Amino acid sequence: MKEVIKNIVKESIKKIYNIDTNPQIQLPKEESFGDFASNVAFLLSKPLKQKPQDIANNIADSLKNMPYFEKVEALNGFVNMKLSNSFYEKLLFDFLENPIDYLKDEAIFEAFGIKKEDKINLEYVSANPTGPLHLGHGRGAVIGDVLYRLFRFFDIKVDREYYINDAGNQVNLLTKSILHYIDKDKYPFPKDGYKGDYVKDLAEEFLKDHPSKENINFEELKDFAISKMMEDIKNTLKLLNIEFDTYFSERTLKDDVERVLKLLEEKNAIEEKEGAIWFKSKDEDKDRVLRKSDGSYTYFASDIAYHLNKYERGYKKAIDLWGADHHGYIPRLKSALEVLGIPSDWLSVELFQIVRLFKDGQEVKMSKRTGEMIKLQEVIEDLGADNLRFMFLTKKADTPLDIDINLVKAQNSENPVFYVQYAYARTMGIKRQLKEPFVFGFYKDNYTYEEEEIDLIKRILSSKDMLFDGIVKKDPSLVVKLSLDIAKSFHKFYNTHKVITQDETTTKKRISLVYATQKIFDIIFDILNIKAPEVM
RNA sequence: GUGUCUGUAGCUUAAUGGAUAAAGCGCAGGUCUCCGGAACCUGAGAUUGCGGGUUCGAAUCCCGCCAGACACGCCA
Repeated sequence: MKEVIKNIVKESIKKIYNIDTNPQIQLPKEESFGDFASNVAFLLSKPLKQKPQDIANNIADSLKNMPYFEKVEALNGFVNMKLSNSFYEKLLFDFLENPIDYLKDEAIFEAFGIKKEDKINLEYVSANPTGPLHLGHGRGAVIGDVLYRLFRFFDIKVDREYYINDAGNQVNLLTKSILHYIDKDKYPFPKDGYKGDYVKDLAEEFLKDHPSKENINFEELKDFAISKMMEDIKNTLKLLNIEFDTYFSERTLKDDVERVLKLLEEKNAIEEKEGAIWFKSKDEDKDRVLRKSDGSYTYFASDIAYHLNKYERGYKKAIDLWGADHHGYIPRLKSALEVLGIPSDWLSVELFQIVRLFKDGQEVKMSKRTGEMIKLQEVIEDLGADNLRFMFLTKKADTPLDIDINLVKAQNSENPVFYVQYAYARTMGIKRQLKEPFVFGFYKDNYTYEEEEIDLIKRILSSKDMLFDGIVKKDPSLVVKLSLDIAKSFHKFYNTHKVITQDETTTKKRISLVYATQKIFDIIFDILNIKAPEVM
């Protein structure tokens, strides 16, 4: 949409001044300024040595007579454009002829800095297999999943990956904790060990197949625990309709880790001291340990190896989704990757902030059932997958999120999920009401539109820019915002105008609008991966 | 202490360096002889933490201060 306007303005400037520009098109703050505005006159002011207002006047004059615009005016140096209803109508029917084609945009590849054949790696969740998923993991999982669906919608090739930390200290610690519950006398509970009922459950389950408490094979127990935990994690993710293309095991990196150390050594980026091997960072004031004095590798070392591995698998870009508490770790990793010759914009790390749960104004921290940390699975069971998915995306990832249980269960417009789904249910209601000769679809014609109708059309058409932005900014919350915007416009339209009237032309016009609303919702719900309810 | 980030209506949040800072909740007042009122409309409410600077223009960029979160481990 913006792109269309941009090219029109660009052409016009070329005609007047014979120069190439890249005019910015923005949505004006105030409605009376029109539908689109450009500040291009300010930018041309210096090179042309003319007042912004004069330039804006010239541009406005040349745009005025075009059929796209109802009104073009130069105000305070801005060029304000109001599109004609007929132009909006044309775009609306373009959309209706083929919604998906209308929304897709080849320009996304360039905007995102890739070519069409390039593949992206999207890594998220990657929770340690040392316990069940909790609420925070859910947020990362849903953000990742919707991001994936957005990419896919625009035909960007992307693989979803889950990195399993099955090699380090933590899984050993889990195994030792289980051992303790197998034989309390023989194995003391380890320092910083894992508590919680699931550890005891793992011990009991292991004993089913291994009745003897003697001669327990540590590695066997560890494998057992990891596979059980991953099974549990996958089941929970499944409840949110989330799956992965690849589960990547840290253990398979052993050779890569050693290779990384050699490569870093060649670049003179490591140093041995106090029996350990350190990475000499240029970007940080502190050196970081890669290999501990006991000979084992740190998480940092395998993480470098893991990302090198991804890079060598041919991905043009890698996106990682991390909890915001890891933000200090980013410069370290990027710095090491740069030493290995991987450009710093290859990897982008998106952070998401913590999630808290509230009920009756009080934060809920512990599960009533078990007295432990609330498991993601419990929250899904309580609130429903669709509600939770939607709620996770009501704010930008980088903003802390509070979820109010009472709100999510409320059946009114304060509940954003309800508000949007109710709008959809209303479109279905209209569909059910239609009688001969009307059918639910669209009727192409030249109509005159009233304020609420044209507003709804604008909202629907704005989806193109909004989804585009969602990818460029890697911000899936824009999809939820879009759904709320459209729902609002639709409710207002619905409240002001009857769809089924005595007048045939008016009825056909409004059926077309309701139909368009439903079509865009179908697409949005599909990207969000939530159900579109026919009745509520 | 050092680093990163954040500070916007009473609350929760928006705002590619652009015009009179925008929504939702809350508050006050309204709207169907209604295709789903489970909805809609109107209004009041802001010195964008404080002080400087950069420029045609700053919530946004730079500097200083104040407040908060997070990170600073041979954990992951």
